[in-house]
Amino acid sequence: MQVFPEREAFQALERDFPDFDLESVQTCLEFLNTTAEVYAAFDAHFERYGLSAGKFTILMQLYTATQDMSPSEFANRANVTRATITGLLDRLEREELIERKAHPNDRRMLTVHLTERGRVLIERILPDHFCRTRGLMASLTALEKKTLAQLLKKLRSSTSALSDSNLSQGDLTNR
Amino acid sequence: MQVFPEREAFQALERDFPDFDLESVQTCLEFLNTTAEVYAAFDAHFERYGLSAGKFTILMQLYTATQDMSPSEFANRANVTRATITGLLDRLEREELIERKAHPNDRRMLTVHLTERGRVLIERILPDHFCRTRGLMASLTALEKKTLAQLLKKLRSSTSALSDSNLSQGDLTNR
DNA sequence: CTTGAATAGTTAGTTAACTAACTAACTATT
DNA sequence: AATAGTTAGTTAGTTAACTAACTATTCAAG
Repeated sequence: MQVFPEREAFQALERDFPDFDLESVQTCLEFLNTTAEVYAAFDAHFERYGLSAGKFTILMQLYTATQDMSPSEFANRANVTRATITGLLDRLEREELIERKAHPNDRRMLTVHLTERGRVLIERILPDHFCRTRGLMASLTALEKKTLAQLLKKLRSSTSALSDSNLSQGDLTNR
Repeated sequence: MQVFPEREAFQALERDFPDFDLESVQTCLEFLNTTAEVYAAFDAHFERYGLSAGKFTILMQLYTATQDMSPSEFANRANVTRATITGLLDRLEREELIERKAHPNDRRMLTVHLTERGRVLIERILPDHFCRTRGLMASLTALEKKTLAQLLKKLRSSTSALSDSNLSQGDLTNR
């Protein structure tokens, strides 16, 4: 869901809402529209291998894991609910890319394992995947990548200004 | 869906895959994880008003529109399918925030309008919304916002490297 | 002027996220 | 040792995205 507002709309909003800050809004929209394009591009990339971003992430975690992984561990690492992981594992298991096994010690838990099919698939994807990731970043110099990462980190530190239930006085006076 | 790989995993991948570029991967992950946090923060913000990002976008477009808007027009502007818009409009209409009317000239088309309830809601949200948007960007200076927008634009110009069905030779030689 | 193509909106079915509620199993406290 | 609380996984129902297929309408070309 992207959006490209018209100039006129901005002018009217600037007039009617004292907190409207053109630079902030434009940068924010640039960010959101970039994310939408990058996500779409990743989806197209993964789709070529019959995967989604979520399914790739699970396979990748399994591929690089040094210990047995449980559904809960996936949920914690990906910052997603256990119910979401149940759905992803269901589909991956149906495609015979992973399998669930009983946990040796704790009968509440499962451990998740790549099947041979799953291992072959992820190993087939990764060379292309890393090449494309490099390609996505190829228009940025090493310094620009570093700068981008820093600015994103700053942005990330301010997300509470969006989500907190009441704005602090500090933010309100920050006109 | 976020992910924070371990150091060791990176080292192994760097060893096994010649195209693995640590800086690219780290910057890309920083970008994806930032997007996930910003999206979550926006969701929390909109949820306080009983809205989602999609529903807010529709209401906002209606609020600032200078002409009558049709479902297709929403789909084009938001770069989303008409089916998605049908669903959003269904829910907004159920909540009596918008209404569909017949198009005066073309009987295939509809026009979408804010109800009084809808107008009141969006006008109640906007002061808080712009304040929070400003807050999200408050940790960046004017120059940093500009730099961020430029770097994002560069990133956006390279999404084809991810999504194109076959990598061009130019990209491949761009080691 | 008829017919074939294009456009607009909806419907049906899938995926991936969410919350809430549930069962089973483990743990800790009295 | 029984019970109360916590943890793990699943299920059901919602939202928002998608594609594919459908209906109704408009438009354009012979």
